Amino acid sequence: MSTAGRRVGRPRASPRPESGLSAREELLAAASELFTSRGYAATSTRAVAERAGMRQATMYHYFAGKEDLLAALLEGTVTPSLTLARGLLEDDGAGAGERPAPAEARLWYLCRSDVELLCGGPHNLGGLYLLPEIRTERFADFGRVRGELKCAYGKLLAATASCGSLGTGELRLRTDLVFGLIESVILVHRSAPDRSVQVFASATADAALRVAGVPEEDLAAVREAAGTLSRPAG
Amino acid sequence: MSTAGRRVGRPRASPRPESGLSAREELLAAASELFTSRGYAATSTRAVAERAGMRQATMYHYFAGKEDLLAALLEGTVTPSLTLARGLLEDDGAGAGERPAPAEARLWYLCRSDVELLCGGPHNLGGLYLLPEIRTERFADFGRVRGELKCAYGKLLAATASCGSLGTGELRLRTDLVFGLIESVILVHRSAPDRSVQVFASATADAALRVAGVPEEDLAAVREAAGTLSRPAG
DNA sequence: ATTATCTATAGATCTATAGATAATGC
DNA sequence: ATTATCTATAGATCTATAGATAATGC
Repeated sequence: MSTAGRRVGRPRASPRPESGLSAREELLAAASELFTSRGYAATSTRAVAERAGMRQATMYHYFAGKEDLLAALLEGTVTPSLTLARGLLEDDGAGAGERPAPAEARLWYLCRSDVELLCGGPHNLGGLYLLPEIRTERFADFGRVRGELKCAYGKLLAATASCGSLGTGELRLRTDLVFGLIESVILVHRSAPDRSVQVFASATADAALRVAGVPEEDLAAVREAAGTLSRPAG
Repeated sequence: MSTAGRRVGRPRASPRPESGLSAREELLAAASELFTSRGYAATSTRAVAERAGMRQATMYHYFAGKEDLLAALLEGTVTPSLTLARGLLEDDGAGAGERPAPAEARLWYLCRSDVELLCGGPHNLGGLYLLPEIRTERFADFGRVRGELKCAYGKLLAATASCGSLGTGELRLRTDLVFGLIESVILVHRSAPDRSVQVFASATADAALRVAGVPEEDLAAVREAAGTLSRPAG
């Protein structure tokens, strides 16, 4: 079992943590914690490396620098959402021959999943979205993926009954508001971290549909329809 | 007119900017721009001072350090909102002997004002709310003021018809969602900075009422009632 | 031979302070 | 005398690289 004694390379100065993670994963976990709790710029490469149980210089064996760590973390948070959103747009969650699920239900499902993803991790990774650093060229990829996700929200919204007749500018505004609400969970979750993520994610999805203009009395049906959705193929 | 030649103190090495602001205000403006565009930790005291047209050390004549600059900026953004919110809670915007304005209209008014305040400035100051640094003891004052503002949102919400019957936990959740939506304008505004702040602020206030559960068909009346509200006495 | 790590350090910051200086005010 | 500024700098970082070292693998 103990593979601990069979490691290649010079042994570490301090004992390797028992998390079972690889060195690379350990670095990502450390960065995630420190970037979210102390801030990106305020976190030194030394702090990250040492929390991961290695010396500062060793980090460079795995990542070219601090920016690389950040890029890896950001892409990890947004890619799964986008995969889901694409799935919900193509295949509409119905089995072959079944009636496609209504856009409202698919939107609710996407919202809830997104919130769970943003709040479910051990740290509040979503907060990193706000870093001024990510407007840099280095993070253009992340920006594109996030833009595509927002676009998916827009398409689902356009397919709802309440937004179907909106003009382009109006629809754009609604999309921004809904997307903003979803990303605001970053803030909200921070202010009440003890609340159940399940409950919170469902409530936020409800709120998103209210912003979309879905009447209060239809919400229960939407939730139920969303419940029957299976995770669509990416 | 030109008071420029009558200044006390050693002259500056580089010419004083023509903004007409005092040195202190100039520093705040510079910090506001740099903190929001490059990030707080990534901005050096030298960068702030030089943008304000003075040498790095001179900044210390006006502020004890970078944290003092940040604290001054934060308090400037949240204090006016709180003053307004208090006014809306006590006096209800009605003149003597008039019918008090309904809670829905006061909430709408507060939301719109808040959004205008957060997005109206030259820079996106609200983005600073997310800095990990502000969880520090140094910024406890700001946190308290912001908490009080959220509490005011909660009281207005509790007084609406749609939230009046909610339990404590439910109401808390709604408050968090509405407050989150309002603060999310920070993000939304960043993604579409060209949109008219007026339009955007009204649309966000609408969205907040939708989250509160106000039926679509009542929104127009609420907007109109809010329009008759005068800025209440602080 | 390959790998993962180490130690050491150059070079580039950045903050905060000490103390000088050049105006105005009286 | 007071004020607002300056110059200079000590001391504390922090990043990234160079090069040594101690394991395993073959």
